[in-house]
Amino acid sequence: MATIYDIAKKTGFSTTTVSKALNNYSDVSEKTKQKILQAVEEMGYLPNAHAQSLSTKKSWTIGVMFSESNEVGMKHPFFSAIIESFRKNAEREGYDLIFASRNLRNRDISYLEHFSYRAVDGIVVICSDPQDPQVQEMINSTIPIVVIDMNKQNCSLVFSDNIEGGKLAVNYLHSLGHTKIAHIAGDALTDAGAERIKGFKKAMNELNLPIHDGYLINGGLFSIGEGREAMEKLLMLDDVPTAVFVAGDHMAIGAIEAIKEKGLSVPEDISIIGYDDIEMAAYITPKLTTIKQDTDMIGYQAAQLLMKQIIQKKKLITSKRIPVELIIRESCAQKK
Amino acid sequence: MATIYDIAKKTGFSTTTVSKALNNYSDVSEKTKQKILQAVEEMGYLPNAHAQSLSTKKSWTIGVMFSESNEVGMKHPFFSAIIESFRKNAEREGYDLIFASRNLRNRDISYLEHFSYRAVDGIVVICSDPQDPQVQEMINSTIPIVVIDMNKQNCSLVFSDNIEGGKLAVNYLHSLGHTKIAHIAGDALTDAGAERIKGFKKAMNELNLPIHDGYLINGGLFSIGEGREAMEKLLMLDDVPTAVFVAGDHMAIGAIEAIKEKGLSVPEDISIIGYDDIEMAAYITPKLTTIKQDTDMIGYQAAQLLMKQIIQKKKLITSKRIPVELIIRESCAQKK
DNA sequence: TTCATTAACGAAAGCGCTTTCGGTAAAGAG
DNA sequence: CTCTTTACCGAAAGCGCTTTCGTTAATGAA
Repeated sequence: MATIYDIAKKTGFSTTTVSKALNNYSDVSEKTKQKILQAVEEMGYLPNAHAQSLSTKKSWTIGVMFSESNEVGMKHPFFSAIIESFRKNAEREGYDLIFASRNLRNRDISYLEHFSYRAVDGIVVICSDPQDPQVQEMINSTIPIVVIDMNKQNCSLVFSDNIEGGKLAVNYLHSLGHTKIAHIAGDALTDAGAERIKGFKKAMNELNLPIHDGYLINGGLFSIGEGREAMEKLLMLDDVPTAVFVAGDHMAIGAIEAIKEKGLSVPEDISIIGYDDIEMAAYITPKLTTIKQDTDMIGYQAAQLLMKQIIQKKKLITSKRIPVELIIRESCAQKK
Repeated sequence: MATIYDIAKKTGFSTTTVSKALNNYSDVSEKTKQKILQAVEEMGYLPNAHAQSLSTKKSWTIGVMFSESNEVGMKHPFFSAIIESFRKNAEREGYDLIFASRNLRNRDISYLEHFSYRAVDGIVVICSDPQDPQVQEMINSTIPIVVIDMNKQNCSLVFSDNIEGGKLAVNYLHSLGHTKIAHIAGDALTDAGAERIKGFKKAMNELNLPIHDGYLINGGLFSIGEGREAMEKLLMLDDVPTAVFVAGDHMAIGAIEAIKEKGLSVPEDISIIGYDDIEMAAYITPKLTTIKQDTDMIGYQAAQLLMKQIIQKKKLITSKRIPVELIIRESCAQKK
């Protein structure tokens, strides 16, 4: 690979001047700049990112940390949609994403250490566990960071309006005539889970609807299996709900399965409304009515927030609450 | 951040010795090594990846290039599953993944240029278009590379056994009594599409089954919409097939939708078998019978192949054909 | 004509690490 | 007791780039 020295030799200028020409310094004449640029072209010169970073202390990289809690990594459709949006926006500004492994040549180190080692300019984390010590360590570090899907950390945050989402779901169900509404919740240890519960309770309260015993049930970490189990418990109740708000689409799919296995049908016997609007939601039977999270916007805002911190060279404590939207499909029906 | 100089100063040794101690050189006594390691611990020293790479010419990073053809990027469930598996395996050896943006500080450059700039140790590409000039450029470069989902390039390749997959599908359909079997194909410009067509034809031939006019139809680039359109054409035929092998799960979902809209049902009227086994396949109605691609194995083999090249410091021309598997669910039925 | 600006360029140090090559002291061989 | 090994350590150069600060020449002002 050609270096800046080669360009210098070829053009007769110093490396200083070459560097300046490439970085648009004002103290290099237009004429020499053109000569240098031409040499660059001819020799196919490209700067070396490592050398550049070493000397400027800026790497033009952003570290991304995925929650590994359920071992899905970037297979998770909701998370990967956000990251994809984030990537597009960061890319526009010239940043590359780096997915760090935890193991630095077989010495197990923390994510923060790894990101420090790589000298990333910023970090984006998508992790549902607000207590995760790894996440806390990063939040407390000096590296700019934005965390997605949590809502009370001492750092920049981007999250959906989960309370509103919960209310939206309940109100919609109520508008269809339902009063016996249950909630298969996401684990309350996750912020998203807790907020949706809050929205559920609030809406029920405002509508003067009682929450029957057993109608608020923990569905764990949003998996299909857990959704199914929760629904099975609901079905064993003496007084089965006529509608259930499920805190995640995967769980909703599990719930629907449980209902079908019981010989009942959705939405005729029980209405189901999910949360997220993953791709699959539009294609299962019945097509899932759900609360759509705006992954494009979440990724966009996260990128903006992170880059703002990088530019200002200081951590900002900002929160962005992203609106959600009710998507009506076929899994909810008028109460009979 | 503490540097190697700080450690040197603190321990009284030279930076040379510190570096050697950290890299397990044999010419440093156990005693001084311990002292140095202790200082490292106390000061929380971490090496600087950029300085390291600059000096060793090895960055411990792997560049990943995603096909952008249909603008889904890492949202694509099949691709992201492969990358997730790849990541896990590369991580074990200490490599980080970097998703490069095409724009180097707003100067549009090629992927190859970008990866050269980042000095990645290797490249993995998942791209369905074998003609893509960007991909060709990378294949012809000196950087180790492995491409997934193509099968005749001058480089290391990992791909599913698509011919066998096609045969598997047809044979299964035939075993259910079907003879009027159609194929909604992936674009023949993609290797995967072409091979599945080959498998389809071969199997039909071996079974002495004729391929009726219009029974081999191009479904384009594997999207739901294209699958639907293709199926609609099939349904307009005078002699509608009783079973169709669809070259991708997304297309299969579209096909099923088209059939339902026509007032027919799957599998009672028409049997559908897909390809990929994406997560959704198990949850749509009817649950999709499909040919499963082993994404874990593909990712694993790709990682192995790439790291082998990196270690041997030379490009290898190897092909790994990964077996596929028939997953029987509910979208195919005995011919009536 | 002289002095102060301004424009254009380069020397050199620095970023943090690795690696070659020598050097010294201790140990072993004869 | 001398000579060769061996063990251990360090000086210094190099990786490719940026940036400060100085220098020189050309320009404008007076």
